[in-house]
Amino acid sequence: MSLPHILLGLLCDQPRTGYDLERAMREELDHVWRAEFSQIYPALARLRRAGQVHLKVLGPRGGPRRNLYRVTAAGRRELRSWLAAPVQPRSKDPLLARVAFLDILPQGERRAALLALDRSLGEDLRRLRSAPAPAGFRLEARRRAIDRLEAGRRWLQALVHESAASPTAVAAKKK
Amino acid sequence: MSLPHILLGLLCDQPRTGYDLERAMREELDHVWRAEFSQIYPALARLRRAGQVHLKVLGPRGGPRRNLYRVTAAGRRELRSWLAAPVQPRSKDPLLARVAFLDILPQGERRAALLALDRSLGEDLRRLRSAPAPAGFRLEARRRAIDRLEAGRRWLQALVHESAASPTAVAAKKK
DNA sequence: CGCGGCTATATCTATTTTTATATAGTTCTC
DNA sequence: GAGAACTATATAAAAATAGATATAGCCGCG
Repeated sequence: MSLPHILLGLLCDQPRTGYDLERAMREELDHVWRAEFSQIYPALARLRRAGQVHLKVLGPRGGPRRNLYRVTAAGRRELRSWLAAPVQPRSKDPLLARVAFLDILPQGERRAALLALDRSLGEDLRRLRSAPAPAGFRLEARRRAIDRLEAGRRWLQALVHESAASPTAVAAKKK
Repeated sequence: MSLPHILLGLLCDQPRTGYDLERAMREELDHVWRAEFSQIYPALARLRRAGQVHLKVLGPRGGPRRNLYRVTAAGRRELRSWLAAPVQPRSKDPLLARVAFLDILPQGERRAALLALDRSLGEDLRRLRSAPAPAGFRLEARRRAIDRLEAGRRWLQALVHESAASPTAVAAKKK
């Protein structure tokens, strides 16, 4: 329910094409919001019908024709009201989901599973860190995404140590 | 793509009905994975067709008839292979998305927006903390969800202080 | 005795998201 | 000059998710 607002937000920077928007999301908003072209183009068409963006068709310059979108005043209003709206807690987390069911593995396999999860977080972190840094609050959001991944790794590593210390430690401790 | 695995995981504890599964998710897996009945019942039917759960229809006892599901050996195998599979990084975060576009608000309104976000995280946290504590790795997952929310609040509060200290501090600092 | 709340299953619709595919010109590289 | 990569838009099909509604018996409360 947020993609249109993300697009409006990016268009507040400057007018862009659908293609530009995809790249901006990928480069500046990794871990904040990502979408495929197949979602972006229809979303832009809907925003246009809602009068929140304005379309200008540019003649083909270096390739096919381009559709350039810019935010309208109505679009800015919509974006502001979204910023003030409450966030619904996100209720799905693939990492926590994996860990939550590790009890069903025999103790010997848990360590390997935790390490595999840690590795994939590590790769993710490397990708995020190597991306070009945006500015303003977008930079703050990226920092927070990185911090969260690092905290996730620390957590996984603590679980590895606990399950190594005593096979049933995790199940036993009730702290 | 994980709901069937969550259901298999819960059914490894004990056989349950669709209704029980919804409650178990709500009570034990809040912030890990949640789903509506409209998703759970069809998912159970698919798992059954795939031979990963076995259905036993119980006669009506205290209400309508109940469909009790139990995991099969094939279901356990499927769950184990899912536990070993890599997690794809989640690319959508409503909180980070809100914050990422705070730049478009005038400085005077940013503080209020940040505080509103903080409040909704606070409510969320209270709900999570008051829930009954599960055991084993499920407890670890719940702890991590709580830690993450607390870290989110600390982050928001830091942003509040920064933007109070100097209106353009956030945009200016390049640390 | 009626009312609300709980247990329980199920469907319908709509929206969101993902994955795959098609087209086509341009620019860069070997 | 061939092929790869980039710019650019778009649709089809499938899957996942959300939200609402329907049914119906049971239980406890006042």
